[in-house]
Amino acid sequence: MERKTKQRNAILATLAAENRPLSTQEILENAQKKVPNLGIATVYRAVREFVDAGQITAINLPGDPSQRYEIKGKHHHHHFWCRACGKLFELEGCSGKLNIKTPKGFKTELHEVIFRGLCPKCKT
Amino acid sequence: MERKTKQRNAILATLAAENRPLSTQEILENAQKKVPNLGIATVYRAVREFVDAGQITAINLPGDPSQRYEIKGKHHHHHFWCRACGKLFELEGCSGKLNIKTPKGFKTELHEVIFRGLCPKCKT
DNA sequence: CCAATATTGATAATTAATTATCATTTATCA
DNA sequence: TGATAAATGATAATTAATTATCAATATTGG
Repeated sequence: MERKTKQRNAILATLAAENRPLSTQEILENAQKKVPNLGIATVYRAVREFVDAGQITAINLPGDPSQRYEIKGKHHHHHFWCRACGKLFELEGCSGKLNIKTPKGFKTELHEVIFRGLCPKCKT
Repeated sequence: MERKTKQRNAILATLAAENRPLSTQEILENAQKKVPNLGIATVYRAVREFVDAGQITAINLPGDPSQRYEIKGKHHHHHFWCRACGKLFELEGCSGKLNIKTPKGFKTELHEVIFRGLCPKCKT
């Protein structure tokens, strides 16, 4: 990643503009508004490089093999995953501690919480 | 699933004996102690049938495309996933409510929590 | 016990996300 | 501006879990 290109600018700007993790397809579709003939291979290459460079983070969901990406450096948070449209949303306010205890002997390093249900648009 | 076979008995007994979700490979290895030349295809077929029959449930983990299975009907609980050995463990005691609020307009239907870290065996 | 057929085991096929390839285009710097 | 090499876009290849295929085996009801 040695040169500035409009493709990479558009991809990073897309991620910065949305306050939720985006799939590679979502990135492609949004960034194509700025760079119409952007290809999916460039999206994959760019997100890999941004991840390596520490600028974005990959988000994985249980049962979904595709990756989503969000800007790195946000405070601790979790996500809401709409079962209808498949979009992922950011949720505020996890204290960092959950009222679930791990038994003696286990060393917890992190926790992930995923809420599932319907987003406002799909609920109506 | 119309006939009783030693293969399916061994597979279900394996899942019942462990109090944690098992991958198809773990099921295969454990059940082979009872049915030595058990094949992986039979494991896949059996778990699919047990899921359809409502006897077991598939568990998915973020970033791991392979499925794990546990006996259905347990009370609400979550899991601990060891990053070293990859084994999944059952955790007691989720109140069902977390101290994370979803914004207005979202309808939460369920939540999943995954703890990651080291299990007792891998910690030492 | 026997016939009918469900099940098994070995392995080929599938599937979907991601990565590699390569000719063409483009950013950068002298 | 022009040379150089990085980046792009189209698409082929890869990868790993799961499913399908099919001949051989085993269960079950009579």
